[in-house]
Amino acid sequence: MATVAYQINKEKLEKAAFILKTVAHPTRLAIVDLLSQNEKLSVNDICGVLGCEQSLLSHHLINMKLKGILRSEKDGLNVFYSLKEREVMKLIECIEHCDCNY
Amino acid sequence: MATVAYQINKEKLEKAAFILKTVAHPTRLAIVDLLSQNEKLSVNDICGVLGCEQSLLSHHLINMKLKGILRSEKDGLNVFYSLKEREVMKLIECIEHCDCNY
DNA sequence: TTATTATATGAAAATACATTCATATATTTG
DNA sequence: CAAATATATGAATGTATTTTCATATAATAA
Repeated sequence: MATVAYQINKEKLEKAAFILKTVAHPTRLAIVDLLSQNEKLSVNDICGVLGCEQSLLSHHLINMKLKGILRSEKDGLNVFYSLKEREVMKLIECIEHCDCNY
Repeated sequence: MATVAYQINKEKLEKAAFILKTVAHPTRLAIVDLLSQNEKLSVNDICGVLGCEQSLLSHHLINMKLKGILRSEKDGLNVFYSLKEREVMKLIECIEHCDCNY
C-alpha cells in the first residue's frame, strides 16, 4: 500500500456530516429552498406550500433551528422562520450539478 | 398568508436529498475527502488510513458506488475505488463555510 | 371569558440506517 | 493444490430518524 497522506481534520468532517444530515431530507431541503426565495415565512405558509402536516413541520423547523440553520421570530400568533445560514442554499445548487444515480 | 410562489421540482429535491444522505456520514465524507486527494485507493488503503473495519468499509464503498458517487476497478486482489462524481467534493468545502451550531 | 387559530411538545410507533459477525468468493503465491 | 490475502455478502442486531397522534400553550377575537 502506498503511504497515503491523510491530514483531514476528523472533527471538521463530523461537523460537516452533522450539518449535511440535517439538510438531507426532501422536506427540509424544500424548506431551505423556499426560504431562499422568501425572506421569511410562517409555519402555516410553509405548511400550505409543502402540504406537510403541521406538527411534523414544526418538528422539522425546530430541529433545523436547533442546528443553527434557521432562526425564528414570533409575531402574534405566527412564528416566522428564516434562513440563518444562507450557505446551505449552495448545497442544493451544488448537488444539482451532480450526475449521480438515482 | 401571502401567496408563495413555489415552483420547486419535487423530484429534484428528492434526488438531492438522496445524494446528500449518502454523503452525510463522517466515514463516507472522509472517503470522499481522501479520494479527492488521491486518484484511486484500494479498500485496504482506505481501511488503513481511516481505521475502519474492512467489512463495514466495504458496505460503505459499495453503497456509495451504487449511488453513483464512486466507481471501482479491480486489479488482481485489489479493488480500487475512485471518485466518479467529483462535484461532491464541493459539498465539504461548502459546509466548511457554514457557521451552524454543532 | 370562551372560542378560535397558530404553533409546540412529547410519547409511541414506524421506518430507515449503521454496525457486527460469520462466512463466501476470487486471486495470487508457494 | 493448499495457504494466504483482499474484498464482498447477508443476516442479525443495534441505533437513530421520521412520522403520527393526542394534547398543551399562547395569542387574539368575539
